[in-house]
Amino acid sequence: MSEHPQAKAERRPTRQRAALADELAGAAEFRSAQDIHASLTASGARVGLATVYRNLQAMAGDGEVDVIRTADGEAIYRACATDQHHHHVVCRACGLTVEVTGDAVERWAEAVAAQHGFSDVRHTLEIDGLCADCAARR
Amino acid sequence: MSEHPQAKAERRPTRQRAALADELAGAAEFRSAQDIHASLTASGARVGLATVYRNLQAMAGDGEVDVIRTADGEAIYRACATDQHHHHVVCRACGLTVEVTGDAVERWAEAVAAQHGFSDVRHTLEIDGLCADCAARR
DNA sequence: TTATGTGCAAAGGGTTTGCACTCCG
DNA sequence: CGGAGTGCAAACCCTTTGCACATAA
Repeated sequence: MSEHPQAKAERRPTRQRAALADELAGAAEFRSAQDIHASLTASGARVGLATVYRNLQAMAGDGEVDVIRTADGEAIYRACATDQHHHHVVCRACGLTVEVTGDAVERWAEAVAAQHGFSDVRHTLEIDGLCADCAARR
Repeated sequence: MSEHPQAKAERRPTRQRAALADELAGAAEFRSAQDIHASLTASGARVGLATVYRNLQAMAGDGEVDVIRTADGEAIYRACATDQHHHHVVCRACGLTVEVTGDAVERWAEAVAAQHGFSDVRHTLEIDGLCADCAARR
């Protein structure tokens, strides 16, 4: 094993990293690296796209941000509200995101996998729908 | 609504489509479009990569094949064993895939989403681990 | 000073598309 | 014949990398 799930890496604090952290802290939805970079640039923060990618990647590795993939393969990031394992319910229309935990599901996944002889089980689960607001304005 | 989940599209039967269907039928694991194309080529079937992509996409749209994304954003496909909603348990080492259904999870997802005001709920769930064989040969 | 972090721009890699050609119906 | 289906290669797009420069410790 060479992976450290919640390993706290000691990265050197820099202006661009702070700006990125800020940007993430201010957003409630998942956003693409490009989107974040654009926002940063618009705000006057001079940060390179590569830097955004590199930091996002590092933070994801340390579990500081969640990463999920859109249907078309684009990675979107979001600051974790909690540091424990959780899943998301995302609004397809506006991107509103709610984090949820589900012990029942975790156990189910584990059990089902074990039932088929699998070990060292992990899983990905994303739920999407229409949030109350978006559903109402239809 | 413009999506037809299991809509049966009437595509014109062609040599390449047949080859692709064959290739998919013979595989038990998820494979990338490129991989499938290589296999097809190796078998002597002259099929263009673009055609593989186009058909795979069409079939996925009609629910004839399952599509999931690898962690690095690559799409991998597999012929569905069943036409009803299901999930997968995939071996990280060899790709062995088992399809499973889980009413409990379906209901849980629906309930959790509803609890937060979401409607028209959908979800994605993939489970991965090490199959018995691969775990043994470590 | 020295290793780490950053910017820029070029390179990568998977997927999509334009266009002319082929083949089913 | 007419249009769906194909092949090829160029175009796309997100992401990664190489390398020289800036900066935290």
